[in-house]
Amino acid sequence: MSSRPVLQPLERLCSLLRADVRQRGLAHGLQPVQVEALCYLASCNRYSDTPQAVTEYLGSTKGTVSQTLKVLEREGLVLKSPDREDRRVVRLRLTARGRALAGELSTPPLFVQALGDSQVDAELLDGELRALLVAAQRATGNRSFGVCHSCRFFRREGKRIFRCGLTEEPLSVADSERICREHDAATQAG
Amino acid sequence: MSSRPVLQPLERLCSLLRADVRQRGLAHGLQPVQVEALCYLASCNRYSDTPQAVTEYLGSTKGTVSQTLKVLEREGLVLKSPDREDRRVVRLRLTARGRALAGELSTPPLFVQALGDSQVDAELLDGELRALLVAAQRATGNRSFGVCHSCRFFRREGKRIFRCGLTEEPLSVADSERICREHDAATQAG
DNA sequence: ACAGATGGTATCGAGTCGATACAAATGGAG
DNA sequence: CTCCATTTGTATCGACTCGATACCATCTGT
Repeated sequence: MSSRPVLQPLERLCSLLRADVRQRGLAHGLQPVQVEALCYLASCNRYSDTPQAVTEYLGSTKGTVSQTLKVLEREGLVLKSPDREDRRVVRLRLTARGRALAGELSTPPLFVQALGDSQVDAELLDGELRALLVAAQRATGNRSFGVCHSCRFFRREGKRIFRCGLTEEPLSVADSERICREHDAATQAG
Repeated sequence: MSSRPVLQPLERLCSLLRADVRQRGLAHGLQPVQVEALCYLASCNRYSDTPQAVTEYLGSTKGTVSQTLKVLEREGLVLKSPDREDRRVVRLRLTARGRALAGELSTPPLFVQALGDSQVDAELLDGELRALLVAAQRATGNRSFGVCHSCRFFRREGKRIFRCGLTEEPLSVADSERICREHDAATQAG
């Protein structure tokens, strides 16, 4: 039996992924954290586009994230606008350039290729990793930041008509495919 | 189909792992990079205990790594000694404290628990991740840093007698279970 | 109306990291 | 043997991250 099963290859993959993101982000003058924040903003839903949500997602502090976002704003990648209902809150959205860059940076070409080259079943591996992720998030007490339609608050009211059971607001199909900070995995057996 | 299969959960697990290592390392006054270097040195073989090897392992630069190692030395966790054959080379080895700390930090308790809680088959997942890792290393042109006995240079000469086909030196059983910078995965079908 | 909680920003100091320059040792080519 | 390119490691600098602290504005509950 190899030492530290799962953990060791996971950490090595982490290192490689980070090195790759670092390199590709640097080509656009972005630090790794900034890339992560940008990619998050490109895939989060309307409940999750605030500095506070980014802070929880990155597992960082609000002060640090504030600086990160300031850079992204200065670079013309994100726009800040005050929330209408709560004027303490800032809403973040990507500019056209920001969206384009996020799309480019969110899929590391070399890893996509590696995934194809290796003989592993991507769908199977994806499922296992997500199961492990849910367990890890539960163990560490972190929010899950899952996709809306996999949340226990998600309600199906019609063929293409959904609703969030937490905010009671209607959701479009597009909404349901995005990351939500309020996401809570369905109660699982075990 | 969820967006970015495999990659998305992998990145989330990365973030959580890093946040966890950060927190536990900080309790001992160590930065994440320092923890990674320490854990590497705790599990590498005698061909791989130099600053250069650490540099390649971390995917960093020798200047940066030199600083990292200086800190670890100052903290009394690693010892430096000149190589006898090549006096440019520095050999790194852990002190008793360093070894103890590496052991403590290399197994994140919360993730081990999460791995148990989740219903995934650890051995199966481990195999898939290692396959993906090999493919990723090949794609990015990085060294594999695999365990000695899985290397194509590894030769079995007796029941418990091994030899490295690259250096032609004999290897103990303990040697064969450690990480080697010269590691090269066996030629694989496909 | 007021107190506490919440969301965000500003600033500071310790530390990372890439780049550059540099020193020491090795290994060939002549 | 001498010269020179290469390799290994260190020192230093500037841009940047990150945690901590302090601070302000706004919301919420009593």
